[in-house]
Amino acid sequence: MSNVDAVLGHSSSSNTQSTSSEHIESFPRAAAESDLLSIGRDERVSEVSSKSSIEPSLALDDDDEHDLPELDSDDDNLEEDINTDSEPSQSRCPSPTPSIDGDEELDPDELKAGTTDSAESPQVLRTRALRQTLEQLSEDEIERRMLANLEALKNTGFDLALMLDFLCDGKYTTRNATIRYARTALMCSDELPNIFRCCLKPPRWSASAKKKRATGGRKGLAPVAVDWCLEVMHKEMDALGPLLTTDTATDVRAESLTGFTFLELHARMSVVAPTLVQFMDSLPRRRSSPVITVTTISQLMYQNNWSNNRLQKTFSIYFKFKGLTAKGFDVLHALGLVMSHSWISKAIRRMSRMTLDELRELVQKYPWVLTYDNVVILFKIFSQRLENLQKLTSGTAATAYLKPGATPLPASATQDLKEQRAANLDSPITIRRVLDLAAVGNKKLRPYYAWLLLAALIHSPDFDLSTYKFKDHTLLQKPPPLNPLPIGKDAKSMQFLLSSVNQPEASRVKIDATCTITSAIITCASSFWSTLFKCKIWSVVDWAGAWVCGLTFGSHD
DNA sequence: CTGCCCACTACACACTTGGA
DNA sequence: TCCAAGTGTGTAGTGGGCAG
Repeated sequence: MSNVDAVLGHSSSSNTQSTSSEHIESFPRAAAESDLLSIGRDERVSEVSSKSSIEPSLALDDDDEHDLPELDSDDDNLEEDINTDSEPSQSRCPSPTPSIDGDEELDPDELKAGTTDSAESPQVLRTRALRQTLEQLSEDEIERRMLANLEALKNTGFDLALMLDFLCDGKYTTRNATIRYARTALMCSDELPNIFRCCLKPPRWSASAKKKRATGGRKGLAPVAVDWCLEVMHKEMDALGPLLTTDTATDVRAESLTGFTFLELHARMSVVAPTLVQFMDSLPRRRSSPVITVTTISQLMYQNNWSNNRLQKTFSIYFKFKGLTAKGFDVLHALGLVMSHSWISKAIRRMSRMTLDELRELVQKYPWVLTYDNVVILFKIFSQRLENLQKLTSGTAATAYLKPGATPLPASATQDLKEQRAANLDSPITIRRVLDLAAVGNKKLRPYYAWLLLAALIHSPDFDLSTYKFKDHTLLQKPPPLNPLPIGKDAKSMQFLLSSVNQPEASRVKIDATCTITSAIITCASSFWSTLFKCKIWSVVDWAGAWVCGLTFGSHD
């Protein structure tokens, strides 16, 4: 066996797996780093390209093969190859021949990641050059050469299917750099997508001829394409996991439940899982719906992994507070749209506890207002008996309000209000006093009355303010507000519903009753109210005005 | 009116799942 | 392998609907 033959693996038919170990010893790592291996891929391609430009060649001749440098071998893969010598390895097998830089096969993942620019690879450039030359030939000449190639295949015991199968199989490509080069050229070529497309649906070149379309490869290719799509979409679903996973520490907070939109989710899903989203979007024949796409993917994700439940938790809370029955939840849970019913029950309790904790913290920082009123609940009995009669039960419901940006009331506010009220009871307001107060108020409001009249005139369509010469004059501007209310995010007030108590608020005719109601509310929300006790607001809660208007002021002072 | 069946709710507990 | 989160199932209590 000559060295060249050994390098190219040409020696004999038995020189397949069984000779691997010989090659390993014949071409150690040092040989791979020899001068022969230092030939650059660019040099090789330019050589081929220049040759093809002179005389187009459809197949590499023997000289070409001899000129081809080989890939380097990998020690780890060598061992693996030795150990599995009877089966074709799916991973890179050792090359029995030396290699050159840039002759490595392109891994699909590398191609996807863009680490290798296949479009500009030497193999692609070579194929393009060949194509350019071929396109200058007549159809007859191309046909003649194709027949010559098929004849060459036939003479060597191949046909096109076998040739491609052996080429793509990997067994021989890992052994020989020439075959590997050819495979890379095929895999990275611009022509491959079109080859695949034509296999699925062979084109009709003569539309007028009513001949039957050539038999395509759809039957064999379709299952492969389906498998490939499934593999891609499974990977994308794995990548989608973090997007739909929720944290139980924050999952029932408002910002978590409402902090996304379907359009936003759809856009983010499109980035992480483009194939899956495109697949879902393109299924409806009429028009796609991001909502349905996101919901369907969420259902599948939830089925795959319970922790991917962002949409399910939001839907669960929504349907719960819309009064969906337990049976309804069971159905929707089976459809993968909501969480289980037991989760919902626990989530409601967690929400209540979290809200109360938040309120407990806030009342120590900001002034707060407590309102309460009676609530009447009918316990309806459709089949009444003596021991089981319909009842109309009264209770008290309370709500706490906080406004973080508000100026705290002075500590004497409650006392001042009580004294003012007591004083007014002894000296009711007179008509003259009412008129005096109105006169003072009217003086302040006069510019606003004038502005109302002026605005009606200058904003009428006929006046056309935009064309008026003095439209920017100060007299035509709206006067600044007297006491503008704060607006914006910081000015938003917060509302907390407290637990209702079975103490009729109608018993408020006495101050003692008010205290009883408040005590009952306190008992129901002990953790919150114990904090209020610490804030020494008990005297405020005991305020007499509470039983009149159901309003209690609180302050951390 | 009674008895039976069913629905709903709350709860406990064993089990499953997935991540660390 | 452990642990947290979530699921599934069984049980008890309550009450509505319906037939007899």
